[in-house]
Amino acid sequence: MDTKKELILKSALTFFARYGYRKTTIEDIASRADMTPGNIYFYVKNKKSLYHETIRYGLSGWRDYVAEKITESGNPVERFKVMAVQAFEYLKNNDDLRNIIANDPGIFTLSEEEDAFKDINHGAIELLQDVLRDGIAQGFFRHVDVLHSSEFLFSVYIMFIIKSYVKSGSNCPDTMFLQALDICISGLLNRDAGHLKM
Amino acid sequence: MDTKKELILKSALTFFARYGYRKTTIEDIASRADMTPGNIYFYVKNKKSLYHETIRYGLSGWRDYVAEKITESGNPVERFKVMAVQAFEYLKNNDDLRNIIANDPGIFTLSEEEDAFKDINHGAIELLQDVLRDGIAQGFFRHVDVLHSSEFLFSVYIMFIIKSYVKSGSNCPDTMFLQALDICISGLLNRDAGHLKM
Amino acid sequence: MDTKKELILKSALTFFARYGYRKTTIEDIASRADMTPGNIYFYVKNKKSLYHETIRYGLSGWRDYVAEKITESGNPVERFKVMAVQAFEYLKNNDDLRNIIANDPGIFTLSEEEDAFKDINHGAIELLQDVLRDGIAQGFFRHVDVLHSSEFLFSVYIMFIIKSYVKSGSNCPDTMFLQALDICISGLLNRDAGHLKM
Amino acid sequence: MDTKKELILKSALTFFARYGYRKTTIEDIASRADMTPGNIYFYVKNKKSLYHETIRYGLSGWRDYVAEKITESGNPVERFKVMAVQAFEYLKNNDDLRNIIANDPGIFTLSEEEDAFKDINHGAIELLQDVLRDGIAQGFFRHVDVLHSSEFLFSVYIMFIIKSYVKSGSNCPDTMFLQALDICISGLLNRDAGHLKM
DNA sequence: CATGAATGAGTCTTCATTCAT
DNA sequence: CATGAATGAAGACTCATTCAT
Repeated sequence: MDTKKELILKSALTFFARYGYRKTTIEDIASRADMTPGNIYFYVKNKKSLYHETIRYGLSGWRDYVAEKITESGNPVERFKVMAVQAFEYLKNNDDLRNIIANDPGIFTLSEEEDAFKDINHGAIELLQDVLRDGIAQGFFRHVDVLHSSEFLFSVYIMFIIKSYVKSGSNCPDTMFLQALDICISGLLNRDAGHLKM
Repeated sequence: MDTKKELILKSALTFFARYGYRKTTIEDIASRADMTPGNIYFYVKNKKSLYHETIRYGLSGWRDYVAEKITESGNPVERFKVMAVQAFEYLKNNDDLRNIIANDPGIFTLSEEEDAFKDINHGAIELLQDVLRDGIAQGFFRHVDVLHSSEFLFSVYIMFIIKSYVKSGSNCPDTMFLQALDICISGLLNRDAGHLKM
Repeated sequence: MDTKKELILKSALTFFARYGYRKTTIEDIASRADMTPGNIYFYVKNKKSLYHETIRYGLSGWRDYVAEKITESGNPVERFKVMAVQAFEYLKNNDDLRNIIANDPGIFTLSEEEDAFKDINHGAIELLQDVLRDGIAQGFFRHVDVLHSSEFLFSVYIMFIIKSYVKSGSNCPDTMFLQALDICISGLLNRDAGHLKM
Repeated sequence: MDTKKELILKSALTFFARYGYRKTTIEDIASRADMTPGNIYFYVKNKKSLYHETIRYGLSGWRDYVAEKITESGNPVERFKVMAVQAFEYLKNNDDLRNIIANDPGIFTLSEEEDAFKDINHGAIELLQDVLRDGIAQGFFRHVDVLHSSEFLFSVYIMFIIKSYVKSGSNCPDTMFLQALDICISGLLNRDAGHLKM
């Protein structure tokens, strides 16, 4: 069974995702968690801090999910793809987290929000770096600057998610995603490594 | 001389950029434009609409600047680079517009904001498409899906800007930018076209 | 006619006097001034600052009244008495100011309230010092330490007011006041100055 | 060892003194007494009643201390001085009690607080009356109205303490105290009693 | 055109107090 | 005796928006 705190976090995730920070009232969150607004403050210091805890909660679940999927797969290129696709899919099925991300770019810029999620994001970037390094070592990838590239790819990735999944849905995100993945991988691949199987 | 409306728009741009939509008050904007809050409503319907007008105002300037720069340059690959670099530079020197973009991802997702800036953004994407088509036709670029690729690249582009320029400044954005550009171009290039000069 | 600000101050004086700072709500004050709570904030920054302004308003009236009365009277001893009696009487007829003083000792301790009323209180103390100096110079009073004595007498004075006038009313304040005045004057008088007429 | 109740009282004294009634929370008091807020209510009915009990607790200690000191000394004038000085010193060393008094004039006005401390204060006043009566009977003091004078002197006394000891500290309280004592005693003394030794 | 003034709706937050366990 | 958890009432403050003058 969920602890009360988790109940609050889940409720908060829903509302923050749906209405954004400002329009979400403590009462919204409380009522869905079957409490009174005042009681929320027994578990949480602030509306702001509740917001942060909520995001961390959502982000952690995402990262954990992806990390688990990656371990299973094969060569670096394959793992790169799996990572991208799985993370993409996770958000596809998790409307709330996706919406929160879409509405709060600060989550990933690690700036305005004062690195509140630095550790969690960093975990994700490290996954990327591992794959890149492996790929380069094994001759699949070009000798790109791992540090900057990983950060860049992570950013692209996030932006992609924001762009793809925001409510609109008008443009087929899947197609665009695959096209993007193709460009990025192609940009990373070692052109002279024809003998290596992708 | 600036019209009163332009005065308002400029003032609004500064404040929205600096403090975001919510924290900016009509009075902030009014006072810098040497008016009273009430008077703002003579020129503008709403706070929301003022916000939109302000963004359009900023976006237009940016797009016009880039469009002008592009016409001057050479082959598609070159033009692609110029486009990227010039747009990048423009924002580098325009703190306010950059900040607004960084804080409002909706501007480019064309969704929540209800396509409020569709036309303006579309202008930018079309520039990209022209370059891509030219590049493909002339054999510089692979036969990528122009529609999706352009949209993707535009998104990457925006995300890059957000990521690069937000206050942090810790990571050298220029280096990352060049690395990113390298990957993207490399991903677009036709591998078999060794005879073509980049 | 009263300005709106004065209306607010008067209303505030009444409520702060009757219910104290905490129990007085902005709405109380607003409603008696025929405004909405929000509108109060057009004239005043804070509840706290309104409180301060209110006290200054009340204190100024008191001090002005006493200062005016003093100019009329005769020798230093007489003036000392007049000053004491007049100030005493003023508060007797001004329930609100009296209550505020009674409930907020900080007003005169010049400390906790951060000397918010230093200037006003100082005006009152100076009146006392003038009288003391005159009295000493003319041989009516002993050579007491004017600085410390004046401050002390002022304090006694205030305490007396607090003590005498707080709602209780049980003990006859007038009698106590006269007795106290007698002791103080007697304590100031020059014993050897039998020839001087009090 | 302290009983639980005493623990609470001591904790309460500290906090009420430091932060005043309103800003002190039950939780503050409870935590320093190593309890939970709820448990406080097993020992005490109310926050208000806890406050009263706390003050009584502090006042009793003070009165007992002074009463003890007085018995030791000599003639009425001397005893008057001792009483004043000892009480003064006691508070000098007892920050908490002093602060509570300074912030709650009602403690001595015997009014608002509904005579909650009447008995305790009365004990102190009676000490004064004894001294005054003795002094008058023995010819040291003038024939002042003992009832009113004692009450007045007690008030002066309290006000003096408030005034002197509140944080400010800027003005030398000792000097002022001695000057004040001089005036009061001088005001009480029988001018014709030159033959009596002070 | 401009403005001073007014409005009202909206929300967070604090805490004394209670009570089942 | 002790506590964790819940409650409810209360109030300050902000601002977009309006409108008579």
